[in-house]
Amino acid sequence: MPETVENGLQRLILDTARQLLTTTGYAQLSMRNIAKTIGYSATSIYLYFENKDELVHALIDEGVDLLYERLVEANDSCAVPQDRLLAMCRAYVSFGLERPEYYEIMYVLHPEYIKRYPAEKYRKARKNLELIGAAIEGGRVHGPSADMDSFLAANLVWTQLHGVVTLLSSERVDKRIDPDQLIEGAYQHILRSLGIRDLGISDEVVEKRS
Amino acid sequence: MPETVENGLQRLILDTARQLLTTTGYAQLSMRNIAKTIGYSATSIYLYFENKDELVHALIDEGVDLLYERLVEANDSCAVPQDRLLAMCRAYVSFGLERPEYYEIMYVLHPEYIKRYPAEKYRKARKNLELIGAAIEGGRVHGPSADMDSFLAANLVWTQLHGVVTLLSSERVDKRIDPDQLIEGAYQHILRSLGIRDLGISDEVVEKRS
DNA sequence: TAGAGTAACTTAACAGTGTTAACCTACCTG
DNA sequence: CAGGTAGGTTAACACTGTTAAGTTACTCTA
Repeated sequence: MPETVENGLQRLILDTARQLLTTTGYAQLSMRNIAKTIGYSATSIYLYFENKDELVHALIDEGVDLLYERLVEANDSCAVPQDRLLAMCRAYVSFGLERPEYYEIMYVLHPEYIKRYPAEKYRKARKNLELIGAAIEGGRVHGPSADMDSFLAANLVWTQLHGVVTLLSSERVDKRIDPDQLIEGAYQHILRSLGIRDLGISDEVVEKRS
Repeated sequence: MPETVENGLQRLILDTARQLLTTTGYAQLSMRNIAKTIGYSATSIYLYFENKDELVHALIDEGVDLLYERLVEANDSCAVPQDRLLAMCRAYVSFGLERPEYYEIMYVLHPEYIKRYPAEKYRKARKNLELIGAAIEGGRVHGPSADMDSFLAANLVWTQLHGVVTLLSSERVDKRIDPDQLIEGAYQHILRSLGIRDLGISDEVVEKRS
């Protein structure tokens, strides 16, 4: 039984896994399901991936790249440095809500269910945060957190966005709350706290009073 | 086979489930494990709980109550209204990090793995957010978001805290980031954005510039 | 050309999961 | 004493990830 493309059952497995993940979700992503859809036995997957974790890690890798692309695109679409952070926040939330299956395996799945993402791959994931950190650094004008190091600030932004994405896509947010309002509120929250100029609304100045 | 306490294998099951959850985590919380530790057959659990989801919902209920207690305690421990929000934020994060198993079943578990928390029980969970909303309402002094309705603001605070808790306890935050710094940063983030006076640090005034 | 080796894949099986159907047994009641 | 029922049980189904062993079929070598 040859494969669809030149030399690559591994590729076929990964493609099928991705397709299964994005269409039916992680809960339905089983070794036997993958095998069934490509007409192989479940154990044949183990010839190309050590275990399910490694297979999922490959998908996480893809997700990290996908997110990275979106963040770079958002970054490049802004001429003014001050707009970059907001654009990247939008890109992050869009990714999280539009690709919930990717987001789940990347940032939601409990370490008990899936082994830690390997350290060397972890670096690439960190690049995403550093991109945000750079946008903060570049857009910083004034504000009370001007002294805070930008990597910490990036993580702070990340936690806020992550909270919005996860609570919204798990449908835990009250139905009376308008998702868009919550999302936009989070952006304002972030920009204001970091002392980056607000959009549309008039600029604000934060002064210290003895 | 009588039970340990008056009339209540149901109680015994729930007690065992809680003990198993808090000691070994949700991943090890199986019907057969529960049954084994109390010396009953796994199917006997179904005489008292319709399915595993219902059993877990009962545990979620407990978790919601536990969190509520902590929030009320935090609220009551503050004489000054302006301190309440911070105290409640601390209480929320403490709960999330100290009782990760409870937090997981309450706010992390994907809806695909566990059926939606029933609507009537959901109300109690909302009380927790309303408590935060009240603290915002009460502590509000000035600030750009003074017009924002407090329930939305509470949800915004929630997303921030939730992000901090989940990313920290899933160990996804870079090791170079000090957890306490991240947490405290989130608090400042929140207070500043809501225009509630900052702790320790001198008060801030937000003015509009034409 | 025969034989050995190996690459690629399969079947069978293990230990675990939630859940259902059928059964069994002891007690209480008419 | 007969019957119903409360409170359990065992067996089984359809899954899960994973391992060990077996089966091809092709290739390389003596």
